[in-house]
Amino acid sequence: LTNWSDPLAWAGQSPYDGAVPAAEQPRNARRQAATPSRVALSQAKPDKPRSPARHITINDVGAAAGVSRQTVTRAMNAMDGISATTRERVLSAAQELGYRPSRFGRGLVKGGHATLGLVIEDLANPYYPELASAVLGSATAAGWNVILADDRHTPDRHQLLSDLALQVDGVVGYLKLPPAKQRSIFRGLPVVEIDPPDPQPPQGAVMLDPAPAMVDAARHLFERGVQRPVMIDRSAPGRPSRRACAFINAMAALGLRAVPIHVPGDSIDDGLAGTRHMLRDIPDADGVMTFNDLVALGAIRALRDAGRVVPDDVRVIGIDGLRIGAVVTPTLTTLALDMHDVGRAAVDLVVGMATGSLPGAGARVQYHSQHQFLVRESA
Amino acid sequence: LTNWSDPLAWAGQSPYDGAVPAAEQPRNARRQAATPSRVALSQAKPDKPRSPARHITINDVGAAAGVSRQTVTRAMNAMDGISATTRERVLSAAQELGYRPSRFGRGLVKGGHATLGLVIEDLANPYYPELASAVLGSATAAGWNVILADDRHTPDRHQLLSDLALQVDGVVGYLKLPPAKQRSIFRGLPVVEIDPPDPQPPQGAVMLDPAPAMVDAARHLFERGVQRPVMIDRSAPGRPSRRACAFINAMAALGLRAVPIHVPGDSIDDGLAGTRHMLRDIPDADGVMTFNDLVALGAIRALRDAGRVVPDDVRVIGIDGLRIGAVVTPTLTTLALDMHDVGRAAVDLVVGMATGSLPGAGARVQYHSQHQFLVRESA
DNA sequence: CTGAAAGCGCTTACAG
DNA sequence: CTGAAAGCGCTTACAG
Repeated sequence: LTNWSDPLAWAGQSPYDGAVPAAEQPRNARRQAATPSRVALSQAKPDKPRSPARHITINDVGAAAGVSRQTVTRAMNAMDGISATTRERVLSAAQELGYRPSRFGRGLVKGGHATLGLVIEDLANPYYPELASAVLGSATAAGWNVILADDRHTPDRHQLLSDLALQVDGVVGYLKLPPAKQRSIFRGLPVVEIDPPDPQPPQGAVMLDPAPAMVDAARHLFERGVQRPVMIDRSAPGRPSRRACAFINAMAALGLRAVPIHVPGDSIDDGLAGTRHMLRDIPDADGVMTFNDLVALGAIRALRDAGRVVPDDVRVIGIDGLRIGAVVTPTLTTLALDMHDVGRAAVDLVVGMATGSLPGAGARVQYHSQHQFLVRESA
Repeated sequence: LTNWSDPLAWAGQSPYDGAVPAAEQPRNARRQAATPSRVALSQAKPDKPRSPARHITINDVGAAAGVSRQTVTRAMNAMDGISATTRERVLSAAQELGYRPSRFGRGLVKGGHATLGLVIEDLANPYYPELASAVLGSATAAGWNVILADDRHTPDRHQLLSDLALQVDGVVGYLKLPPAKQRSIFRGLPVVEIDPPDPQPPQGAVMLDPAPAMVDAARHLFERGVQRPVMIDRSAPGRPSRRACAFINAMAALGLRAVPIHVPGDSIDDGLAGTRHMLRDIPDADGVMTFNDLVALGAIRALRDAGRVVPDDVRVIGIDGLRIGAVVTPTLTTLALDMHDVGRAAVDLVVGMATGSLPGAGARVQYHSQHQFLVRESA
């Protein structure tokens, strides 16, 4: 924290102390006919309190400008029925005092934008920005704001979600909560899970089903002569993921036994590590299905490091259809999700639940989105 | 919009009609002592109005449960001083009616989380998720929510930003507004621009300066024998970008003349197109600086398509330090931004302006962040 | 053109 | 354990 170019820049640490900086003075500053001298100095600030510590209200501005608060409203919102002179006077008083209307006061009477909470795991995983982009597009079109909650940045997931529940009119995303807990945290809120772990999600859900595309992928590998298929799977050792099951089943239908290799995560590094295992344990593997595109990227790199040529020696297939797959070398064959379909469905569902055109908070409405097998260079 | 698995699923189009679905009934439903039969049927909904069209308030719940609204508050917020029986009764009445507390009413008295508006260009461009991730991390740590505004999804940027201004306590990001317009839209709000086009931004700013790292990059190219350096620059033909100027100057200091090639955008495709131009016009080019990492990725592909080997025949350098650069082949040499530094600085600045520990909305506080030259395989 | 009144939905003291 | 009163900051009619 060096190089601030403004001589007035603060000295030392960050200006907040971890406490929530109240958007507005919480209370106990009961209306007191504009005596702006009562300033909370909890933050010991010696010189020039240019920005007010006490929250400035419409009444303060009115008092300073010598008008009623109704007139302040007129000036601030560029309504008519106010003389140009008065407007000027009010506006400059507002500027002077650093007045900013409370979104709560305003929202209470005007009814603000509906707001969607989007819960994701980690914006640094390219899957989530693509999803977020799609959700954002649909939400914006519907006139909803989106608050993003990235749970990688919180020590306390439960707290994050409880807080979020208070700020929004609906929730979408990767919740990963036991059904009972989900209900209690989001009591009454419309909730739509995306790709829920539970086949019977407690509320709304967008279900992702790779099985049909998996059949196409299996046939593709089979027709190109793959004999030793492997699945690099993010899962617990004894419990293959749904994706792995779909692959194993699809290969079995063609008379081939696919071997699962378990990795703990779904990053490039997991793909790297899992593939190294594979090269050691199943050196003649010639077709690799992976848990997702990132794992596939790691697999491709590990194979190259080992001197194997993709796809000639080993064919590699990812899942998700991330854009990055079209950029790498070789380009990635994948089971592609239609992110826009997913995002639109999720938003349609919450909006429907919130507006009452769909069953509502308690119901189990679902949308099913399927992957599409997309052949590129890696397989 | 097919495959909804719930038999109750709505028929036909999306449930909203483009109008803003009011988070709460706007008004004119003046308190009327709980006559819940008055339902707005604007959305012709024949059966089972499970979700209410009229907004249910704390008074409705109180009336239904036969208690005062204070008691409803106690039950909903798990406060004590209420008998278990009453709590149960209230909770189930709330459930029955589909009651959800108004965040405006609550916020007005409790003072909700401060909220940051983050304005970016396009979440589908990997630069922005990385930035957003950093901003989100710092904002979350400071107890601020983040509303994401992706201006790619709006027909009307001006409208988007005006709306945003009403919802948040501070704004950060890529505004790209003339100073006067910026001031008028965000009247009084703390604003921090990131990498502002104007060297004299009207309010707070995080300035990004590639020049020092550019000197390192230039020397690197020079020492490896580059004779014909080229800059693929996103800019208007006559007006090279700041980045291009920095590169051209740095090469000039070493006695070499770098030739700029202008492309209209900063995507992979722009890199592709610009590099094809280069191969035609300057076939002996042997060092390419690009406007950003995406352009560099396009350049590498175009060079490979033309049979040139990177870095042996042509060295390629990007700007930004995106994660994707570590994944592609060859890995990308780049001028890397410290995204966390940028995100933290931006958040510190707005938070400081909002809490008064920094000068405030009108001031021109700035933080300077520098790129770091990062050598990988492509150069 | 301007202001007094009423109300948005909620919570916080304060009485009982 | 429960309720009547007051207030959060704003806007919308309604008078003048």
